[in-house]
Amino acid sequence: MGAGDTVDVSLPDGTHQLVAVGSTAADVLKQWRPAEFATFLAASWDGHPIDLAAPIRSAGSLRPLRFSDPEGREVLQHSAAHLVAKALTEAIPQALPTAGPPTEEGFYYDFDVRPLTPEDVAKVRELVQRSVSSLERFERVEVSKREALEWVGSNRHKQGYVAEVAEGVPVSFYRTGSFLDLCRGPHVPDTGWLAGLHVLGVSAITAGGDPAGEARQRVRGVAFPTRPELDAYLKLREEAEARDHRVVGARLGLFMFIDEAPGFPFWLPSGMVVVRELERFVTEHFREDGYQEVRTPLMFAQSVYETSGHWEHYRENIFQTEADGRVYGVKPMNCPGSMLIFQSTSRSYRELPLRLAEFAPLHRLERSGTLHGLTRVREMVQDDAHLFVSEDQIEAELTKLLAWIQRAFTTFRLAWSYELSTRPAHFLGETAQWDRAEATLEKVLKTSGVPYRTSAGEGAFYGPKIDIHVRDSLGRPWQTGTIQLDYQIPARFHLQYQGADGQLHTPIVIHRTILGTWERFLGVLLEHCAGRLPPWLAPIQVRIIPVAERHEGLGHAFVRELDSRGIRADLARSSETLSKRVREAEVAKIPWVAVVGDQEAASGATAVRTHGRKGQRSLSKGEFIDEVLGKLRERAFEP
RNA sequence: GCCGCGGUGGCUCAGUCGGUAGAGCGGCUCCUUGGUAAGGAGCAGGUCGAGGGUUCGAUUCCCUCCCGCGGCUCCA
Repeated sequence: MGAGDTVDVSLPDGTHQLVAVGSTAADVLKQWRPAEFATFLAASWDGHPIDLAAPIRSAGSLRPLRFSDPEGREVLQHSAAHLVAKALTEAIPQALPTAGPPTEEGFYYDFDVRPLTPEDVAKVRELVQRSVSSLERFERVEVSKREALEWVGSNRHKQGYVAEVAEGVPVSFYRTGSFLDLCRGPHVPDTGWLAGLHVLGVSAITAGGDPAGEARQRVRGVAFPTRPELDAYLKLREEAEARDHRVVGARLGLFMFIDEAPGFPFWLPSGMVVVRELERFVTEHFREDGYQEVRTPLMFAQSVYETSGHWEHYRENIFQTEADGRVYGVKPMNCPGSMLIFQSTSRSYRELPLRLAEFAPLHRLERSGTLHGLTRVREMVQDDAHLFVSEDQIEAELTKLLAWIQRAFTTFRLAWSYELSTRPAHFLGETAQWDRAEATLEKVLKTSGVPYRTSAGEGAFYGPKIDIHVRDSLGRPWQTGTIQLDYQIPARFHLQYQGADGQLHTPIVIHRTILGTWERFLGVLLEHCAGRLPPWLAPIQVRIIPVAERHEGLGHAFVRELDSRGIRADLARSSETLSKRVREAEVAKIPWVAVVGDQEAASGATAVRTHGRKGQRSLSKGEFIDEVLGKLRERAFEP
């Protein structure tokens, strides 16, 4: 090709440009959209991300990448990681960079280095800022594999990466100021793009997530093209911290923990009201949906878990004790108990689907470092049920469950999605059965209309599952309910029923929870609503405030009236001022405040203040009660 | 469980370069009898996470343990 050759480049709007060979992506894009060019941080060439400075040598399609494009965002995060590596190796020359990918939130970079201190972080932040101010360019350099091995020097981690590159393929490096790093790229043009880079913190990890792996130090961060965008993000994070259920729940007096029972929640009176309401929510349709509630022992001898498979696959999570020379395990799940009930008598196909619900306390010996407020505990109660079904009943049951889930999560205004988890490495049964089960789950998911993704190898050891993930109002994901198809445990317990054909068949079991556990669900919900629970869940729904002491009799009578209508009300008897008591009710996030004083004594009305709204309305007591009952009946999210 | 960082009244935090601790909020009592987010005064409340060591003396320095936080891993 001669110097004067041109190639045809197609652009996103369908136009084409004849471009001189050797022109850069930047040249083309600048000419195409001069006004917007400043928002382009990289480009996509035939679907692959490239640097803006990359030369164009053949015909193809070119598309700009902005921060708002997922690929553009990744380029920025990756460049940020690169800059952090530069800063850290400047601060600690012995540090060996390993890898630094973008993540859903931001990025991280792992280093082979001594444990990092807060001072190191401060230094890194300072050096990052220095690089940003001096507008250093990200320069791509391509060399042969042999040269690359020389360039990475004694960094054995990078040597490993170079060794993986095929012979004859050029290896790319990026140079930023004095820092040179093996990197596939692409990057933003210069460090000016990283004005909104923030180092979130450091943590020690083990290489490859393997507990026995080598120790690494992970620097985590997040980057935005500008400082104001970063500030907005940090503000959102601050807001998230203020919603922390561990703080909010303690302040509202819902639950507590003590050092002597780590991971075992205490439910305080107010919290217990919430738990009972949640329980009522998920059980009120039990009769019409054909559920029967059972309660099975808290502990079983080891042999039960050997039968179920838990001893082999889950033993490290089972609390154990010993009596009369036998080892007992505290149940981590309700399924063995339900299996034993099914097994206890001869069963007919006419009994199916047999739906056994059990809300019993479960104990799981979670590793100490994983405990987290209510969202990760060692004692929990699931809204659990086991559905014993025949193969042709599966689909209908699953469809009903998904409808239920829809109703439940809509009530809480939680956005949810499904995750289909398939056969793990450690599994029971035949692969053909697994395939069939997975296909059934997938079919039902496809017709549900709710988005789902598939996680290969993440299923339970006894069957594939659908997990429910919810996002709270700040976009953070949580796993709550789960639906698990089980062809294995029923067979291990030799469960059988007599079919219409007179033959004995093994039932299939659907393990299912809707909200998951009260503990985690409430943790998520508290963060979702910032402690402002929906009125039907609020421990106190109405606070009556008598204006002065002489109105307390009036207040008492009103409390009794509300109580008789099934509304949880209390009286703010106090020598405090009215304003102070209103404030206390607001802080306690009580949905309604009703004031009674001289005016109300005369008119029979009450002055109602609704949580979160300033001002008040004068309503007759009857009107107010109707309003409250209406909100409770429809399980409104807000008062 | 692993790595790092923490632990001071109920809560949020200050402080002690080694001489046994303070504030605000909350609680209690009294005064105030109020009209929609903090009326006033007084009082009580801490073996400074636990144990051991160094020291004349440890909340402070060292070690071990417990718990928490941030991650890793795992998971409802």
